[in-house]
Amino acid sequence: MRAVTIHDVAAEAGVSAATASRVLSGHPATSEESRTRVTEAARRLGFRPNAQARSLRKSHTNTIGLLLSDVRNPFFADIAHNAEQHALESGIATLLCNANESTEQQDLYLDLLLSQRVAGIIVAPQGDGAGSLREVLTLGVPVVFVDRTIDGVDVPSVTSDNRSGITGAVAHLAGLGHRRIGLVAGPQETSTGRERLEAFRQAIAEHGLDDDPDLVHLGDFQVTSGARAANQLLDLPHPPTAVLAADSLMTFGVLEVLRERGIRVGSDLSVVGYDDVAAFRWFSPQLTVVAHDPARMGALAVDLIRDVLDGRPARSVVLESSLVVRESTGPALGTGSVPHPAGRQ
Amino acid sequence: MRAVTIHDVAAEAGVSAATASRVLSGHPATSEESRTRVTEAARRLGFRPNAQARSLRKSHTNTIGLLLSDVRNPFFADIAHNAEQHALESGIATLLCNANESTEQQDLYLDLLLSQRVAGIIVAPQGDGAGSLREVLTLGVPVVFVDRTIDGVDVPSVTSDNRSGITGAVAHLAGLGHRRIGLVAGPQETSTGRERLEAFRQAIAEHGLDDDPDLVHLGDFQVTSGARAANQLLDLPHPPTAVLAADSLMTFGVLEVLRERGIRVGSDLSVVGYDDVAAFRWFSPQLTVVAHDPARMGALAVDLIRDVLDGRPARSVVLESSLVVRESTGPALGTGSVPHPAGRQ
DNA sequence: CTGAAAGCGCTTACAG
DNA sequence: CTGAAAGCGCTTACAG
Repeated sequence: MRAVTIHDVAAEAGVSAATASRVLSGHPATSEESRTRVTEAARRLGFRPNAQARSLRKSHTNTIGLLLSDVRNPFFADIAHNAEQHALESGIATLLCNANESTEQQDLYLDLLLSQRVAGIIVAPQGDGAGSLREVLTLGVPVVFVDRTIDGVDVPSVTSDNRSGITGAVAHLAGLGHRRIGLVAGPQETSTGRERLEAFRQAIAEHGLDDDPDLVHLGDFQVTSGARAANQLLDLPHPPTAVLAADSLMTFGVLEVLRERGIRVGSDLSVVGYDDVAAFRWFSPQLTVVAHDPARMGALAVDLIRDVLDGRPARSVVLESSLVVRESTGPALGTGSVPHPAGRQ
Repeated sequence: MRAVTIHDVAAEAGVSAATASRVLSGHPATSEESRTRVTEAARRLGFRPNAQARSLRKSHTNTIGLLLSDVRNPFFADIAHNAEQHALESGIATLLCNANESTEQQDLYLDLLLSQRVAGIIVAPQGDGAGSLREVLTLGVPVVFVDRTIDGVDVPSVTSDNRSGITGAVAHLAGLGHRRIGLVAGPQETSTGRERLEAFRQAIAEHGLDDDPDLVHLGDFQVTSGARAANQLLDLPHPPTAVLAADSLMTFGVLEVLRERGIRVGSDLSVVGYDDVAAFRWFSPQLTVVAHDPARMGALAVDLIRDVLDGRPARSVVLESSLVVRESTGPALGTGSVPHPAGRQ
């Protein structure tokens, strides 16, 4: 059962372990003869280098950690898939960890990745940069943020513009005559949650729409919080005519409640989702959403961490987000189809 | 930048590395005095044991590999999430890898996991058991199959019954008067693909329904193959009145095509999906599906690999699958609502 | 081009 | 209870 080591290969090939190592790792100082003998021996024996021993000696690994908030969130699943495939093309293995939208679990996995001595960590961070994240940074382990950032923590990041999509969505709804727009906001421990809420408030002010605190509900980027928020919004004495949710899972929660209550999306209530998850296009009516590009994000995050690892300058990138108008938004109820009506609903 | 080692901790605490190691790993043979001094020193220095060195010495790691077919498939995302959380509770870290429904990529990651010297591997396998998988097995690395199996390869597995759900679905459709049922089958390189197709054929025969080879299309468990199959089925001179797909992604592909063609699900064409993915419940009409339990599968697979690792007997388990009737299945077009009509459509 | 030797950071018999 | 020493499987200056 004992695994075959480089000594076994060396013995089989009739050379020293040093020579075997050189051949196997492509070091130029090897003879034709050694090369063929060692390669052959390794093949015959089914030699599989011990990555642990190798990285212990070389004091760096070829593995990166990818710490995401929720693997079941299709948005992050897309990031995971593309980051992994992209890393693989550069011969980098990816250790995928799931923080489950919990700062504690994020710390736990950060510790784990540190113990595994990964070469670098791509993380969709949470919290204020205290805890294990601070440690990681002071240890000098390369870190790249993806999707989210932390104020005051200066690491390269690939994010998307959280403003333009929301701004576009509010303008679109205002143009349809909506004056009371409900927001299911994300958790304020995340930069995306904060920025989207901020953009929303600003847009509401700009368009002179109802700035009612009851119209904003803080969720946690998970389905149930979206459902809860939808129920509260709909139970308001003066409910909104349109609802915007700050991520795909909360959008699903909203849609679930609307179905339960028999409220028709698009006609009874306008809905704008977030993240252009495939399922939203298969919905009827097809959802109007704020779209950005998780696939590209994942690949760029890997590029960024490679830049850092290879000592190249790493420049943060902000991807665009934009409104994709489909069928789930329509004229505000009671206002006809005339945009900007004088009266209120 | 150099990481702090156990020698640093030992020096700081004024003991030997051996004692420091014993304290840190909870060995009983330590004095009260050493314990407090070492623990304190480790805390002060922010000591983080090098997992590589540890596992090199102990020749086993506390990490398992989880090799799934497609992380973007919500079914597998559920397995991944639950397996990981469950493993974590036992202090086991999970290396999640994505085979991307490709046997080559499966081999690549198997090699990688072997190099990482994971304690064991949970895999949703593909292919015939040749290639790296055979090597893994002959090396004696503990393996557990999840969701799928390979004929003739005897490892513990947690799967679900691929028969009962399909059988129930065909019976249900036959009861609604359908005689021509289309199947978007899974790839025949997978046990699930084979078993579901087999169950379908048998059920068709039992109910005496149209056994037309044109009604069966082989897909690859991905969205586009579902769409392609749907188009071909609908373009048949004598198209089916109901369609059954063998996984969630292909079901999505089918639904996409129906929407494009303006075919109403449930009334124009009955659809039975596979995997009770949340999105199917948010659909309108809500989808009738064959449901099984990925969350439980993930957790059980971890239990199984722990059994193997701890030397306990590991017993394979087969979970149930069952038909959940919702709104996407209705009477066959042209047959009225009378079940088992004499005439054909 | 090649080999002997040291060392990466741990753990664990072996003595005491 | 404690320490010195060996060793896990590699890689890499250092000589030759």
